[in-house]
Amino acid sequence: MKKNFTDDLDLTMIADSGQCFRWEKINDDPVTYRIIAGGRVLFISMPQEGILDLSCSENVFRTFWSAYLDSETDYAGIRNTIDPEDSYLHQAAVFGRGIRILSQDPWECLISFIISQRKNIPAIRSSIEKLCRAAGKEIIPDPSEIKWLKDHDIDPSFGNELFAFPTAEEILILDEDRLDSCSVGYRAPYIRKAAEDILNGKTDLEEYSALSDDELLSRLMQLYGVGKKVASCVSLFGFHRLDFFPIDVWMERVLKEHYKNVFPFDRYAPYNGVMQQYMFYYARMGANA
DNA sequence: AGGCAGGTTCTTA
DNA sequence: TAAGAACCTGCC
Repeated sequence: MKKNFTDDLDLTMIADSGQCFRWEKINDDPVTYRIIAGGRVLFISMPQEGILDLSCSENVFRTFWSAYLDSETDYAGIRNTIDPEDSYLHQAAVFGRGIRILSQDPWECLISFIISQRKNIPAIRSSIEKLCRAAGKEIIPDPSEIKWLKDHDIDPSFGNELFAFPTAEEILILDEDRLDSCSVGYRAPYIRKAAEDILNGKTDLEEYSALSDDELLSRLMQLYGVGKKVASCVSLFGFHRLDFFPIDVWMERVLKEHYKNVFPFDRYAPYNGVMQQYMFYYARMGANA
């Protein structure tokens, strides 16, 4: 199906923004991605400005992908609140126009960002992919999705061997060496413990949706192997709390060099997380990186 | 070839 | 409460 989409949305920027690890570029012109999320696959491109071309039906878009892509949030409106005197943020937002904050699954985010610690992006992606192959259920695309690939002159084998992100139970039944073979290293006990907590009911992520931002952060930080940075990422990307502002080494440098370590959080509430994404992307991908 | 990567825990004062 | 070491592994 095709869909008008006139608010900010740049697939490449989102894929490179570091919030998601299972977007795979499968074509260059037009840029096309394969997204695996929520036990489903989606093929998506933007053949011209303002038009999305999606492999799913209208109904599936409405019931799942629309929320995943955060379709209802007005990013242009959020950008317009940026202080024009703040030249760094202003430039970052001009550069990063097109970024949206996906609404991802909390459990997948939790494990993904636990894995992310002290890893670079390619290593994170590879590790998550191995985990999905080892423990996740296979996803069989609908024939209409394979047809979409063929109609777009894309190799239909991009629809083969797709695996959903594993559930807590699926991770827990893995042998120890099977989990080790996913290159998770010293994080294996963190992952296993998180899965145990979910399974025995000690942690109920669905329940966390009802918590305030502060309470959510502190509950997530109680998990073994989850510190403030990972908990902030899970809150922002997995619980779609757009005010969270994860601070990693990149953001630490940005804050120090451009804000004397004082960012106007009050001004940008409740969208500090969106500002963080612009600055993070600009710091990493922009000219002055 | 070997340092380093989107951190967190553990140990030590 | 704070600073420093240790931690798996693969990428550049």
